[in-house]
Amino acid sequence: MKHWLMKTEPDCFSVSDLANSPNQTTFWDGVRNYQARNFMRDEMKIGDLVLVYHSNASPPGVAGVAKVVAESYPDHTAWDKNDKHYDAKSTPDSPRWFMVDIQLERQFADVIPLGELREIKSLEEMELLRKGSRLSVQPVQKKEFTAILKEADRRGL
DNA sequence: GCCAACGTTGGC
DNA sequence: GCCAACGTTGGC
Repeated sequence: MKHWLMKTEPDCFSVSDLANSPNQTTFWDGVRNYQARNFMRDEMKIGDLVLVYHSNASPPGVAGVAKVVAESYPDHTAWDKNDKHYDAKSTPDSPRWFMVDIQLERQFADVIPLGELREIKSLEEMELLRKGSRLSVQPVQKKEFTAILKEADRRGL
């Protein structure tokens, strides 16, 4: 089983929105970056665990945990001219963008702020914390995932 | 709102 | 294939 982190802007879609979704499940549409797409399309498997990260928030941080419940399939929002992430180069015959379904596992009572993550020694090499890191779907080491859950428990979240 | 870092586009 | 210009991300 692999571990991942996926970013979302809570003004657009937050962990609370996931909690209020039918079956607490959603399709992760709108990813328009090839590296992030490849992780979803090629490597994310049912049962993988996902840290849900709130970006462009105050504070930014990890807001909960979800699990993959459907492996990748074409992101149909790319075909919708009215969608913010419309891409004329993606078609039903030749889809360019893919998504997975995730289901909420655990919503933290508060986000674990980015600044606190930076204080945790075992997260020193985490992709999220690298300068200039923008990848919206990224692999997480098991030890990093464990350390973050441990921090959530320590905080009683 | 600012701006550094990054990814993509497109002319050559 | 190079690289300048541009658009986006995301912390602050």
